[in-house]
Amino acid sequence: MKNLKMDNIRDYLMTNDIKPSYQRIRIYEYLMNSYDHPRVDEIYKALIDEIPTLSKTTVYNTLNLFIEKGIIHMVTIEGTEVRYDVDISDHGHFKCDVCGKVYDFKADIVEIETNLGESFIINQKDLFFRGICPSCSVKN
Amino acid sequence: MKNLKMDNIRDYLMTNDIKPSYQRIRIYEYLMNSYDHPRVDEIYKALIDEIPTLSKTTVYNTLNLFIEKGIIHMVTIEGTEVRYDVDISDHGHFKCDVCGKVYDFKADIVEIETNLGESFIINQKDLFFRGICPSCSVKN
DNA sequence: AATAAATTTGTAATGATTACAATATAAAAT
DNA sequence: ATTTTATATTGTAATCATTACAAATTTATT
Repeated sequence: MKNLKMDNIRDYLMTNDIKPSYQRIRIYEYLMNSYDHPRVDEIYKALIDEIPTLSKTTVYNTLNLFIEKGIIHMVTIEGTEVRYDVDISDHGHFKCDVCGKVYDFKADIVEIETNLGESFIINQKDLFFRGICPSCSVKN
Repeated sequence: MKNLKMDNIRDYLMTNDIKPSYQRIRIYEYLMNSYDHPRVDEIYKALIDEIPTLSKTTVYNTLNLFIEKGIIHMVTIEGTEVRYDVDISDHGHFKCDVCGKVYDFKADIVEIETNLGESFIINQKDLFFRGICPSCSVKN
């Protein structure tokens, strides 16, 4: 997807009005390199070895800040499962009910026609599919 | 939307392999007559006066059973907020970020083109929009 | 170097959901 | 009709994710 190095992440955060602390850079970097829309716990566990002082509160604070500034999206397919996505371009998510993996897919969400009047101001559009992925359907 | 009476709900539940206990009938009836995609807590509070012995666990059990049997859908727009919807036809949800209300809207979700191969088995499609609703945008 | 501002951290509090065992109800068998 | 069996409901406790908050640390400013 993207391939920013440390300095570029720093610049990217600053451009978006976020002071680039070490923790923030590392959390963004991790999101950037993970393709499975990680949960808070996964992010925390992945970084705690390298940043031994890291607090889970910091992960929450940072993710909420990123969302507020619009550089990541929250992905909620099932109610109890909150995931995060650095890819804020127009795309959908598919979750496999068997293995739990979340796949990205392309879709022209912008083009979807609805009966919402023009007086509705739409800020975000999300498309979620659920089912069984190819590798799981082969196994059965 | 639908307009089933007591006896019809009973039949409807039985058709879907659900034994129609009093609690299950009343919970389904409440969902049927509410247009705002209620949360568990709202369902519980709405029924506790009429069913004083009602337990919140029963509400959870019942909703999970309904989902399992496919007669309701879980609606998750934001991670921490789980709502339920008896309307299992093809439609989208719009949530107002100001007043929090959830609106239904029509959309041809089935027609959306994606790059998911045919080997993906899709069981459910959901479309979520967020923004500001007409009555809230007028106020500002 | 001193002060102020912002960030991180750890602990405690909250709230939603589930696990589980006991009770109550309904269905089946005698 | 009574006993037995299965199913559903209930209440309490446990779990888990998230937030609140204040103290400690780091960074920026004077």
